[in-house]
Amino acid sequence: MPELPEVEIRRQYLETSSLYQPISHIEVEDKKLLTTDLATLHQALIGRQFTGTRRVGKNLFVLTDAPDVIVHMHFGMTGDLEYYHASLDRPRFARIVFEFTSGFNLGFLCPRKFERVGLVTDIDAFLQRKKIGDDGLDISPETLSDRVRRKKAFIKPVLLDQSVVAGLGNWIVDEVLFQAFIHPEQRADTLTDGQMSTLHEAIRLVLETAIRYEATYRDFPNCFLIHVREWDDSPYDDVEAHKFCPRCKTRIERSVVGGRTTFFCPNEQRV
DNA sequence: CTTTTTGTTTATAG
DNA sequence: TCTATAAACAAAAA
Repeated sequence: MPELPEVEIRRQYLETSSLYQPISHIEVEDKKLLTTDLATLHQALIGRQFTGTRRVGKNLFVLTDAPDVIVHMHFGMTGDLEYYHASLDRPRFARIVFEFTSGFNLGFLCPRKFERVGLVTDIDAFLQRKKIGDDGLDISPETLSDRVRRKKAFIKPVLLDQSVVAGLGNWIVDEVLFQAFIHPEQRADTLTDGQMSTLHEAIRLVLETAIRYEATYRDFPNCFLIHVREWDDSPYDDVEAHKFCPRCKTRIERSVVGGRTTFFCPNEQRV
């Protein structure tokens, strides 16, 4: 799940639950999840407190009371956070646990082990090294246009490229292109000025809507394409009704673009 | 049992 | 250097 809005929700969650409590221990079930070796992690963090957070795209940085000790978290496809008290309440898949002297714990849930946690000393240097571009909520229309138009590939894989704009994942790109009436296989360098400006607005619309509804898909407005994905498996839901374009009622097409499952309206999104 | 998956990185070929 | 594609990573759910 974790694309930009989900990571933003997790950032807010960590910020309201886990700041200003000294860390007494860190439990690590699988060292593959760490990008920093365990001994270094312990040495840097035991006795420290989390003091703040920063998010760029899908990356969450947790600041501590030492300026050059910053925890980087990436949630992969299914990562999550859960703050809990008794160790009996330890959630399933909490493979990394930050234990606080208060007796509370912050669990980093990794059902699929695609998630990563490690130390960073300088956020900007890290972003530069990993080629993370401007955050989807911060990018200017000019920067977006420059970066997109330099590519000849299909617009969908270009928007998934974190160096072009950071934070968009598979479903958000589909939603953005649907809201902007752009076909996922239109070449990035052929977008008109009008399309670029619509695209920029659509990115803001989708990200802000997702954050407002705390990334709970079934609560999104009916005019969103997301509902065709049927992640909401409520028995009361008429699944068939979600397979049509919410605007023109054409049957939504499912294909593969850039190796990823893609949904779009063949009537309103044309190459 | 098979298929699918919201992400990223790497290899490979053109 | 750029683009396109596939594979690998690992596990759970349907």
